Amino acid sequence: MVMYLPEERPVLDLPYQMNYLANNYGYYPQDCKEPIFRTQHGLNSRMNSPEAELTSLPVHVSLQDRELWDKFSSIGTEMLITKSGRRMFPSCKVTVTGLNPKVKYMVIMDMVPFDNHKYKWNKDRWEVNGSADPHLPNRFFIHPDSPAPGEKWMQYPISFHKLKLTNNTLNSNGLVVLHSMHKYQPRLHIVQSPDPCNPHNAGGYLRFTFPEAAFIAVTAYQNQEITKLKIDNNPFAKGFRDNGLNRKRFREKESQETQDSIGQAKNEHAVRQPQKGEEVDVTVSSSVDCSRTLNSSEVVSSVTPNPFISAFINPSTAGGPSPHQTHTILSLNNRHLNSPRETRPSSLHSLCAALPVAQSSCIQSSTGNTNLSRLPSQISSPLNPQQHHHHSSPASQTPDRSIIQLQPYFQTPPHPSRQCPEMELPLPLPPKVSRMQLPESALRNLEMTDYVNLRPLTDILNRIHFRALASGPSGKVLQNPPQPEQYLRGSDRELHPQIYPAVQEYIDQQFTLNSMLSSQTEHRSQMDYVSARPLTEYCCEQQTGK
DNA sequence: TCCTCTCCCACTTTTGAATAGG
DNA sequence: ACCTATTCAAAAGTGGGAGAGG
Repeated sequence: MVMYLPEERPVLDLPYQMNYLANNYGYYPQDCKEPIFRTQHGLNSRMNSPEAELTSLPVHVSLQDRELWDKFSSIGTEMLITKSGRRMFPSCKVTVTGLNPKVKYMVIMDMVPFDNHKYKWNKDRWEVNGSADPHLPNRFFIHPDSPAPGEKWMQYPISFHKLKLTNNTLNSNGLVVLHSMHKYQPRLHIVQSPDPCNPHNAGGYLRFTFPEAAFIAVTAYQNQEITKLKIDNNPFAKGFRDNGLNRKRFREKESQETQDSIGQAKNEHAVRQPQKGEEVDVTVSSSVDCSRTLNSSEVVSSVTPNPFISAFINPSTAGGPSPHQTHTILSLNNRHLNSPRETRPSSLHSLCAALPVAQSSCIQSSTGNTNLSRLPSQISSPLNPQQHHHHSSPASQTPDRSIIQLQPYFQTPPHPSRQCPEMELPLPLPPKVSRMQLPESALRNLEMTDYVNLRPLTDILNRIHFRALASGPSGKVLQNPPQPEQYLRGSDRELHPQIYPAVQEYIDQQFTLNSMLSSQTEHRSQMDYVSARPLTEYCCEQQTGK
């Protein structure tokens, strides 16, 4: 289990966590956590600001299934990408602690380049094969339960098993687009809603990279050991176990080869002795050579400021060394690698200011009131990820969107080992997210970030709402739910003015929410939401004085 | 020729509708 | 009429392999 701590946190402040981790296979790549703060002026500052509640919390993130990840990473993790999208295996599953139980957060994941190289598989290992292709604009996978109170995120491990990877840049189905033969690492974003009752508390957001979950995107598996590991651990691939002996095609082929070999043996009048390598191929175990697994002492820690964070905070300095440059823990082959090409500030910076305001209480809670008591019970990490209960449905207990701001605390239910949320709770009905709460500068940044294959932010926001609509009021999937692309496609909106029912419906439901915002923000957001104009257009009008 | 990618196949798991029984 | 358990078919997810294309 790996836990990530804020890099600002002095080491002396860690005894509790260190004691906890001492028994739990942890280390502290402290610079993996990158707190981002917002100020009232929309600028970012990276300091221990009292306004930044999220970043002042002792937020810990732990990657689950660490043993499995270690097995894969020791060989060189590969993730299949297909045109229609392929799930990750192992999937990213994290436990989060230290959030404010009352405050709503969004949890988002994306993939960032691990380095600026392209790779090729040469016989039995990966080799650098030139420079990487230009990084595709980030596609964020917003966890379906977003936004949800902190206590819900902390209640169960947060699973991103539904995240799909693709190499199809034209897809608009919420897939994460990657380049084949490029190396990526998952990055988690925890975005806090601003507090409507305390305009000085602009919230903030944290992001965590998982270098031990780095992988090379491939369209076909290159390393047979990876294939073997996947087959042995992924239930969906059970049909390929026992060397695929139970597969029809294999049986046919095996039968043919057997006959051929019999004939050949008869011809040669000799029995061929199996060679070393061939024997391994037949009897290869799922266990891997863990001697290459790096231990905590190999985690490179640097005291130099992370330029990437600075670039994030100050877009003008975008570009520069990679965030993981200071905490590279992957194979030695990668040690020399550097600098993912992230030439633009992450649009999550924008999104952090874009959250719907959905605090459960206007009373500022104590940041020390974090739910850490559950930690020991979540330490175990079964090898088979399918045995995990996926984090699900925290928002399902949210009584009603329209009273999100008023919902009280509720008690933490029994531990997931005794209660499977996915089986016992209905699917969540995430509150709809509108662009109305978003500062236009943030939105502009976010939309501009997707400069290659522009995907308006409204697509993302309405996708969340679409999920709710598709689920129907009772959580059941509707027969012909509207496609998310139907909403708020800026260029299509005049051609299809009828495609905004979700938006229109949401206006009324969000009235209470909006009333809690400043009048200026309220006016702008409702105007923008009603007209469903691309924010860039709106901003242009603002600048021209319309 | 080699490398990468796409498509289809057979297989397993998951999901949800239909049905039966209390 | 309602609830629960069971059954079953469809959908989704998996790697392998053949073949296309650069």
